Amino acid sequence: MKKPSLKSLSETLQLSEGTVSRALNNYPDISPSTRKRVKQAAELLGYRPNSNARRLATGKAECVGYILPWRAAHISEPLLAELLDGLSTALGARQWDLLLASADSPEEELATISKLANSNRVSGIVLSRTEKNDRRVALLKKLDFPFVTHGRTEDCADFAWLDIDSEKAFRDATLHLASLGHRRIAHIRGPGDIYSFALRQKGYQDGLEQAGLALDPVLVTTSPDLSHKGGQQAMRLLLALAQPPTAVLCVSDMVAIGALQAIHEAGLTPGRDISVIGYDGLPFGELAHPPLSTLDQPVKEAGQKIAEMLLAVIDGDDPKNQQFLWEARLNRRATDGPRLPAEEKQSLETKGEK
Amino acid sequence: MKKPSLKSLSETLQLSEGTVSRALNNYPDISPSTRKRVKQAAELLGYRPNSNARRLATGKAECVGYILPWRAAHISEPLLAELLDGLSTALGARQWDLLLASADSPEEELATISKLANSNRVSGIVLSRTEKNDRRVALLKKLDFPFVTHGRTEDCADFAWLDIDSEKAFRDATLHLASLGHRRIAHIRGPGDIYSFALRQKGYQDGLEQAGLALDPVLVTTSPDLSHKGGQQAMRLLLALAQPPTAVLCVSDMVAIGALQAIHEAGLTPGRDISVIGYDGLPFGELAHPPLSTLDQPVKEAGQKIAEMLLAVIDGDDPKNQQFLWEARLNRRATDGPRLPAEEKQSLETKGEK
DNA sequence: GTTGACTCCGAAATCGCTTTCGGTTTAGCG
DNA sequence: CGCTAAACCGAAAGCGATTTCGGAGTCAAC
Repeated sequence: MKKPSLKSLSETLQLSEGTVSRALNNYPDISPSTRKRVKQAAELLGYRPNSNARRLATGKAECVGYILPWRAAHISEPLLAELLDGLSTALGARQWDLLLASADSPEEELATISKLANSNRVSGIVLSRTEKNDRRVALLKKLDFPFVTHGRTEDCADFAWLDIDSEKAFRDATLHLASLGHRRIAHIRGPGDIYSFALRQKGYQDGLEQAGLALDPVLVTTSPDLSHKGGQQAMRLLLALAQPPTAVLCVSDMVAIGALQAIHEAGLTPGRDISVIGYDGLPFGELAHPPLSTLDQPVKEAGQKIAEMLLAVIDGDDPKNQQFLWEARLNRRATDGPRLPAEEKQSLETKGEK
Repeated sequence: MKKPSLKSLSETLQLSEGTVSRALNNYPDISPSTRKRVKQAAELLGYRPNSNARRLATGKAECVGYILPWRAAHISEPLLAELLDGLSTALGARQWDLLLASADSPEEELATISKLANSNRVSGIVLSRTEKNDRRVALLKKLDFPFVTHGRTEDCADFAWLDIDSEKAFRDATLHLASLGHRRIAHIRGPGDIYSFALRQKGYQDGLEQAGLALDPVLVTTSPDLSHKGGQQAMRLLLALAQPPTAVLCVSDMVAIGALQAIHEAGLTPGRDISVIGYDGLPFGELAHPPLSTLDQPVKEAGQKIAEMLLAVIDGDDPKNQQFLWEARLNRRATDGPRLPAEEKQSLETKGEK
């Protein structure tokens, strides 16, 4: 028993291929009785249409591509899995496929995109980690190919995107820390041109301003990467300052966890001597010592939403209708606390030194 | 300027479609000069063959599918990303695609597999988290469809797989702990039918035997899932024993990190009062307190290897030739240490209580 | 000047499915 | 009972590539 084809199926049914095809695809001009008969036979024989033939005939790929962030599999691991999960389930509900593509360099990434877009393998593309001025976005716009980005770019008025309002999140977090009495609030920002990192910094700066605090440039440092090592390194720098901060806002949870390490090294206690807030809402931040306060975001839901948005765009909806800014939620665990009054700190320090 | 097709390309070149196709695919019966001419024109016009037409004509999908472990995106996140990265890069080197498929239940997973296999969308499938007696494997064998599993099954003589020898890893780890003087070594095993979990337990038991230690059944407990919560819960049980263990081998790093939590709760210090060893080699185990000793495994490399194996099988190689057992490496960080002599422990305890 | 062996390319079939178009049947209705 | 419209299905033309087969040329050798 070989793989049944439309032809063999139609022969056993004594119907033409066209009729069988239309029956299976619920065309209205097929009588309910034959439709039922056809479907039963198909089920029985385990008939599956050859996707390639179908795609060729319809011109639709019923598949979207996700470009793996370049070299970022390592740094954004947990989020990646959740996002893929979301994308995949939302797509699966419509019987669509998810294609993964990776590239070894930004140039190759562009090549991959144009290859995907021109080869009819996918009918849409999802991008992550958008930069302020993203060449991939420019390319896709030029190609006039359906796409949705997870994250905005500076000029994002005319394409579809879903983003978390990290600017607001960081502004609010800054205000939160200020309301806890902190006056020297630092920021460890992320590396490179990722637009979201710039927005987080802006949120931080605006927050300071709203709180009536002056921005001290030495309190803003950049982690060389998104690993905990990077955060540790950056935090050490901040701690070595003449007037170290009493609170620090980190670009990501990983970086924040590295910062916690550095704080421990210095013999200080996070959440008491220095408040730390991360970003991402990684579950295992809960396992840090003490459990890391962070800004939660619903990544799996974002994945689902993005898939739905992309499907809408592919179906012809105006991308301008598909722009969503979601909010992050402050998840206070244990690393954010009131500023320690100076005298108490003094006494603690002496105690620590004895 | 529309998407160039073979037809338009052949027209501008004043050649037949067949000739152009053969030129692009390096057939020997095309003169070098015209081949060059054709390739240049194709490059110039940015011609990309329509994958669906090509796949239909050749009968090859040039694409492999990865079945997302059911509901496991949450529990094996970091590993997933690395594995996908490995798969994707190895596949990309051959210009193949990677398709992601997910399912909401084991039944649906089987349906997904047979759909994928029969629809010509992929020419091979990769499976993870194999069970002792895996229905998915049985299905794929019945369908006679190329596949490779990441992990073995009980009866795995006649298909392709790559696995880490977790049995040996746990045996060695047990012996290692025994050589550090531990005599009450516990094991927190993983839930369900995952074959590897059983092998880990077997390795543990064999290790005990080789070390001349008796197996105490109360020292083997099962974590309800692979989260840190599960590990914490399991560890609490072990600590509540009349004679608690002085060392514990955990099925995974996540579980181990939960165990560390429980140990801290009990006022004990991991690595001194109780040794803990995890499994997976997650980078962030380094961030635990103290840094978690674990059994490293090269997941990205495994992904690449699996892709290559699958390609070989698809190319007709005998799956029996594609069976590889890799080793895990003990990564001693800080949670494994010599057993504390009883008297010293006593004194520590009293000190802790004062 | 044939013959024969090579080169190199064109013609046409094929892959398996979708979809338009038109032709029978059947049913509805007066 | 006949006529028109609707209901239902068959035939055939694609979709855009690949691949087999055979036929023109070209050139050397006899």
